[in-house]
Amino acid sequence: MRLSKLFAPTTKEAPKDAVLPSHIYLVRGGFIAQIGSGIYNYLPLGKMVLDKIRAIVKEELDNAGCQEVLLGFVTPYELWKESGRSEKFGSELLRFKDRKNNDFVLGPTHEEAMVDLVRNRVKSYKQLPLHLYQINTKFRDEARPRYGLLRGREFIMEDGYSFHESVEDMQREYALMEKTYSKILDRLGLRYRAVEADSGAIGGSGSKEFMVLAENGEDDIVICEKCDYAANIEAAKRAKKGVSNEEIEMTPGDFHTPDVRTIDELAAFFRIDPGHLVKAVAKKALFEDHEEIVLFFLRGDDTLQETKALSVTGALELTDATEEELEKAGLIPGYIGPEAENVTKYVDQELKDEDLMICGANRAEYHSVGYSFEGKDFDYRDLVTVKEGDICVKCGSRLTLTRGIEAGHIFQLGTTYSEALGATFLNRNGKAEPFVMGTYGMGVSRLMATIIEQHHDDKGCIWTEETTPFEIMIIVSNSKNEQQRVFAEKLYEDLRAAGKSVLLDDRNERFGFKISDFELFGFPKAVIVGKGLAEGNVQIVQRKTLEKEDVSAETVLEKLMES
RNA sequence: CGGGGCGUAGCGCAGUCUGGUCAGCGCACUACCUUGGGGUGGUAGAGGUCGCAGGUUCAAAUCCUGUCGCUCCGACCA
Repeated sequence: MRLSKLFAPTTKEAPKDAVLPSHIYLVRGGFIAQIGSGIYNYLPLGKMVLDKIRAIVKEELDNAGCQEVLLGFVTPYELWKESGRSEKFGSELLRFKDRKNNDFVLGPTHEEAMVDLVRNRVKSYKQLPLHLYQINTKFRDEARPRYGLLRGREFIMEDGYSFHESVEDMQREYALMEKTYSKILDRLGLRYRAVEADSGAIGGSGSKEFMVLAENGEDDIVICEKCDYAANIEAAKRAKKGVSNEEIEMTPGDFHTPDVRTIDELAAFFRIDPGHLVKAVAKKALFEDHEEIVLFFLRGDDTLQETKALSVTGALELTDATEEELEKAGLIPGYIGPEAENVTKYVDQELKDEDLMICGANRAEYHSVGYSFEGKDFDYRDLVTVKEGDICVKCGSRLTLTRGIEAGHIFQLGTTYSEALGATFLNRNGKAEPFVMGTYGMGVSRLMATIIEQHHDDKGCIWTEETTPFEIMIIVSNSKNEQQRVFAEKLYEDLRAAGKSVLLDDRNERFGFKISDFELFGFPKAVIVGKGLAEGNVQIVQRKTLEKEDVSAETVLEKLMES
C-alpha cells in the first residue's frame, strides 16, 4: 500500500474529550472516527487491526472445537420477555418497533437468541456437547459512553454459548475456555489476570473475568502477593481480620451520645479504633413489585460492597435511602443498630461472634456499648469491600489492589436460560432435561483499545507483531531525490513480492512529518531511505525503542526478511 | 438518573454578557515559489444557511422560547 493512496487521516490535535492514550492515538492515527455518542467508524487501518484480532480469536476458538455462527443483530423482543431478562437489563436494552408495530431489540448479548436457535434442533444427549460462537456487533445503550472504544454503545464482541448434558461437562468446557482465552490474550501480547468475578445480570454460578492490567482500567481488582488468588473488587473475599480486644474495657449498656452520628464522630467520642464500632448502612432496595429499606451492618472500618449487597438482597437495584424514608421505616438515622426491628437486616460475616462492640441503640442520642454478636442469629453474609493490605483467604498473604480493563468473561451459566426458554434434550434415560450451559464473551473492539493502553508511548501507538496493520513502513526522506525514490520503490516491490505487508510513504512531505506519522501509526519497524543512501546505507528504525540502525542498502532486504 | 458545559469552516477556537462596523483566528486543504533528517518559509486562494425551529426587533451568531446533538463530574455498567 502507498500512503499517498491510503485513507488514513492523521491529525496533530486530538478530540477535546479524548483523555486516554488509546482514544487519542486511535483517532489521531486515523484508525477510528466517532460518528455519534459511543459509536465509532473503523477506517482502513482500524479495520485491519480489527480483522487481525478477530482472526486470532477465531483460530483459537475453532481449534478448541467451537463453531462460528452469525446471529441477527436485531432480535425479537418476544425472546427477551420469555427469558424474563428485559426488566433486568433495563434501559441499556435498545428497543424499537418495525412498520408492523412489532417490538425488537438491538442485541446487547445473545443468550436468548442462541438458545432459541438450538432448542428443538438439538434433541439428544448424543448431539452434545455443542459450543457455538459469533463475532458480531452488539449494542448497549450505555448511560454514559466514554473513553473511545473502551466504553462505547456499539461494539464488536465474540460471544460463545456451550450446551451440555451435565454440570461436569460444562465445567470441563469452562476450563477449556479459560485456557483458550488465555491463549488469545497471550498471542495479542497482553498482560492480564483471570480473576474471580460477580456474575451480575447474566446470572449463573462461577465466573471469571479476564482483566488486562492497565492504570486507566475502570475495574478495581484484588491480587494476592503470594498465591494465584485474584478477584474483581466486586467479588473479592478476604480472611477475617478481627480486632484485638486487649486493653478494651466496656461496661455494657446504653450510653448518651448526643450529636454523635457518624463512625468518625463515634470513634473520636469513645477514643476507640473504628474496628470496634458497628457501621449501619441503609439502602432502599427496589424489587419488581415493591421497595423496602434494607440494613447492612459492617465493622466500622469496612465499607459496603454494593454489588455483594445487591446480590444478597436479590433486588433489582439498591439506591441511597433518604432520612425521611428511614424515619418512616421506624429507624433513627445516626443511631441505627443491629437490634432494629421490622426491617430486613444483613450482617457482615466479619462480625459473627464478635464481642465488645459499640453500635446504635435504635433510640435517639444513644449508642449501645459492649454489644456482643455471640449467639445472635443474624443473616451473616460477605458484604465488605476488600482493601489493600487485607489478608488472602487462600494463603494468608497480603492482598494488593490494581486496575484492569475487562477484556473477557466466562460463566458457568447452568440451566437459567434453557429452563426459562424451555430448551430441553432427551438424556440417556430418555427423559427431557434442560441444557446445562456455559457462556463466554470477549470484547474484540475493546481489545483493540486495550492493546494501545498497554503498548504506547508519548508519540503514539506501538502495535504488536500479531496485530499491526503493516509490518514495515518505508519512508522516503526526500521524495525529490530520484535515487532515494527509485530505491524505495524497488525495496517496496521486493518486500511485497516476498510476502511482507508494507506501507510506502511516498508523499511529498518533509522528513519530520513522515517520521512523526510513522511513530503515531506504530508499525513495528520502518526503513528510512535518506541521505545515507549516497554512501550506500539506509536505516532500520524499531518503533518500540525508536533505535535507528544503519544497514547497507544491498543487504537491507535480506535483513528485513530475517525477522 | 442527578448536576454542569458546549454546538460559529474538516479539526481546535475567539466573537454572545453590552444586537448594527462581525463572518474571524490557528492548524489542515488548493496553486505557485522556497526548503529537504524531526510537522520549513512565503505569496495567492477555496471553504461557514453561526445545530435546528419559532419569537422579539428597523436590525439577531448575539436577546427569548422550544427542540436536537455532543460532552464533563457523579450514579450506573457481563
